[in-house]
Amino acid sequence: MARRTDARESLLAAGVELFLEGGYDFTGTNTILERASAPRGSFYHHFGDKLGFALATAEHYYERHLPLLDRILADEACTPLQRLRRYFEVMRHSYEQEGWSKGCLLGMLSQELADREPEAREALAALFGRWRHRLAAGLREAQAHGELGKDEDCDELASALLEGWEGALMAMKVAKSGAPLDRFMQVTLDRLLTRG
Amino acid sequence: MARRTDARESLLAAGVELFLEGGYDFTGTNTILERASAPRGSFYHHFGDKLGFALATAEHYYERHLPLLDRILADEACTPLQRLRRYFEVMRHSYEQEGWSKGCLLGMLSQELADREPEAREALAALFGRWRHRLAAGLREAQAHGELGKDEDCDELASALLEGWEGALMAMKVAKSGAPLDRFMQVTLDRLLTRG
DNA sequence: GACATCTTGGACCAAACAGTCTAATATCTG
DNA sequence: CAGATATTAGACTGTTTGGTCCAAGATGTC
Repeated sequence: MARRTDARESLLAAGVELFLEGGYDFTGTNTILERASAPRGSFYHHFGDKLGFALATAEHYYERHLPLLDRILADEACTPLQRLRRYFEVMRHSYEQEGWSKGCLLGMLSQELADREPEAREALAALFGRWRHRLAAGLREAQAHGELGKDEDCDELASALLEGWEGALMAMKVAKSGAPLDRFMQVTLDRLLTRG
Repeated sequence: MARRTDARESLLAAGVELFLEGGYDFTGTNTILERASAPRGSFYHHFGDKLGFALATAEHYYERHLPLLDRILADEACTPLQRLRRYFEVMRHSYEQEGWSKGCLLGMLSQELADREPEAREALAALFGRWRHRLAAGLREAQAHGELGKDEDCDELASALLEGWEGALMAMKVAKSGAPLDRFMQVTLDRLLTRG
């Protein structure tokens, strides 16, 4: 038999949802199979094992997020710095719709797997690297636009923003409130982006 | 039979270690029992179930950390702001000794449990609240000492610091490097604590 | 239409899981 | 020292786990 619809895609979609809701270890392969209406064979054929599958979902998750990120950071209607702020605002809005639950899949998998699965650590580091790279590019545009000091280290700033954002997302889940995200934007983002 | 040494304490110690290494779901009760050299009966007698045990380890972890926090924040040899910086430096040092692995137990449990276990969410929120409260008190001392603007909202600042720190810890595990912690101190901490 | 390759279906497995139960034994309290 | 209570010991259970296996079926290629 083969390709009923596309088992690979529906498995990935189910994986993103389930890992986001419950985490890696909590989510059993049976549950993933059920949610995706896919047979066991497909799972192991396409992904090898559960860890390989999880890394594929992380990739999938990031790739699916990219268009949004790029669209906002390329929006010529705003200044570079306004685009960056807008990016986090848009994200905030999507988390609000989830009732301040389900943070970032990369954060979830990092917390669970980084220490015990070297392969996962590297894959996640690479994804964070790509994300950081985009933000850093946005910051450099802000520099060119005179919105940010020429002497700022954009890579360091981008990393600090990303790390602050991930921390805020974790706090959001715990507080079940948008306050940490608001605070990230009004306190952290603001002070990191306005020339000291 | 009873209290051979103190099973409760050694279970908690084992739990902190193991949850920190592998996370909540990954760590089986058998492993905990083995590491603590305690029998099954003790575990369920003292903690009821695995979740109750995990929340007890979180509490234990925080309580064990408190003396360090209080000692540094009360050190009259430094100014209030210097004490805060020193606190994070000392923490950085202890993470370095672990090879930049094993982040914060509260962060780990939050990421895994906050969304699916309301009881855990509340318990973790309370622990973070106590931690934040200490930092905010330190910031208020800095205000009184003239090191921090009178118009700063110390509770907001303390929350932002904590969230930034947690994000940096996660990034540390993924990068297996101290860079995120250094960056937290040189970029985030610095800009949040120097009057804009 | 035939051959090779990719994909599926799902039965099956040993190991591990969280949790229960009860008898035995310490320790505390009078 | 007697009786109540707290704690331990560990065998046991039903369920679920990640993973294997292979025959059957679909698709692409000549």
